[in-house]
Amino acid sequence: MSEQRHYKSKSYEVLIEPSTTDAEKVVREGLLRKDCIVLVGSCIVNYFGRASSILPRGERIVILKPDGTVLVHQKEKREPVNWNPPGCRASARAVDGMLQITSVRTRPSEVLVISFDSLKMVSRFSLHDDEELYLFGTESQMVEEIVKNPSLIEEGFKPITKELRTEYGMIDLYGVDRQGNVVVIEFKRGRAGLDAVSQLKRYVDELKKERGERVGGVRGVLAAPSITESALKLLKELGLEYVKIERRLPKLEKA
Amino acid sequence: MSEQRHYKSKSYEVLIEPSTTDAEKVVREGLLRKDCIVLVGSCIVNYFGRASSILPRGERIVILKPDGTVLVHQKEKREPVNWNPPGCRASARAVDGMLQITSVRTRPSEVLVISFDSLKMVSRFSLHDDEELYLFGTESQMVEEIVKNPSLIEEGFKPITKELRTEYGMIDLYGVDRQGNVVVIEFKRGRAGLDAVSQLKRYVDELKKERGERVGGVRGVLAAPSITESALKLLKELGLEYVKIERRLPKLEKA
DNA sequence: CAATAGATGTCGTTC
DNA sequence: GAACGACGTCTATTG
Repeated sequence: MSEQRHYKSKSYEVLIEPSTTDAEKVVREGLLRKDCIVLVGSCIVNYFGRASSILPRGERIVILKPDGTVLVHQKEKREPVNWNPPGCRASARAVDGMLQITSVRTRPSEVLVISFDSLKMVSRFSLHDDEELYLFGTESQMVEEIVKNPSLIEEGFKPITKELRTEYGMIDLYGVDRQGNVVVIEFKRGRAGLDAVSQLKRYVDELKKERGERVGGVRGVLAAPSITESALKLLKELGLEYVKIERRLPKLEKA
Repeated sequence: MSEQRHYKSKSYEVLIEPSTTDAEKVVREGLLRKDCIVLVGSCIVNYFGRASSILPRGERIVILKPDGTVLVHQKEKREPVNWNPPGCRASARAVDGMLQITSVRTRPSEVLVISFDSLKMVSRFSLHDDEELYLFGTESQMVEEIVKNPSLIEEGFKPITKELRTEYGMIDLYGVDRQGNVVVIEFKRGRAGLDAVSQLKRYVDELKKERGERVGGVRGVLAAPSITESALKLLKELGLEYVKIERRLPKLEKA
């Protein structure tokens, strides 16, 4: 239990229940230094841009990142209630006893204004972090697996092109079957739904149109670990096929 | 500049550069009290579930929310590099001089482990916030506008059903035109792309199939503020129509 | 609980 | 910068 409400070191600064003007100083310092800034307090939030919103007064956590990102988090949900993405410009000013943080985006034009009437904490941190996430189990890795082991689709399938661009979209994997038919494969890393079927249909139709009446047909294959009932029904009505592909994850290495 | 590194009040607690065991205490206290917990420090993060990932050592901001949400934020990007959604169960333990936070999800089974080797700050806050976001400019509001003012689609259009469920998906707005044709409208709040066209095509095909060879045809209309070139081309090839609908936002009230 | 589709989606990639 | 599609998407809604 302490009266001390100000902690400062070379790489960070923390203020407990700061005055508006002290808070303004720390936020501005953090913006200048390209720190990550964390605020906790009572605020209202207004947004105007692609849509518009009003968030009445309540206590939230606000994060400002050096890349221009702004996040306003309520006490629930994974998603920020309001935000601005990387590339925005933030500024802070003390006005009418409030700390007002404004973030501006250009193209599309958007403005986010956070007005704090009271703050429990204001802090800034110089974070160093050169590491990136290593992620396993993505769709593109599924495609790789099939290219290495095409018989998982069917005996005799020969992959030709990954990420084939057509006029109406990108085909995940394009190849031929034993009979010389063209095979279009759409992958889904999770359960495939109606949208996946529509997507596949679009590619198959496009390829049929492009190829015209050549020797051999065009088959459409949806490759996924599972598929919804109605998606499977639609798929069959459209003359398309489903191939069950189990997703395999590598063991997590001890780090 | 102070030696004191601990601040505690009724509704929150902040520790600066705490020991692992002190940090553990505060995090556990915060979990018990259903506080929002904010940690800043050096950590590695492992995730295993629908996919898996490894994030090597670096300094990040971690938030634990009382609904079970966990967020790990790097110094860039709007998205957390790792996370767990609401409904998960978190725990903390000091082990080998590290503070390890584990978050577990059931269905789908997922585990997130954050291992801090050093902490700049650990804090917990009891946030009260009963307010919800008021959002304007959503797709469903676009539909409302058209229901009130159907001539924005075309003279004589009569809306019948919003959110009509068919076997193969939900139609945004279903109605009839002056000639008695069925009209299926798909709305997009932003620029419409190929996916929107495929979606509309699916609904139109379904309705045609359901209706069989009745009097009057089925028209498909894509209503959006803009449309990509290839989407428009595909739309026309499929015999569908585009109607430009300007999105209108209410003026932001001063709050 | 599963399924469906929207989102101020965000993000990466390619043209 | 536009377009296209994935995402550990998340989230709301409805059967």
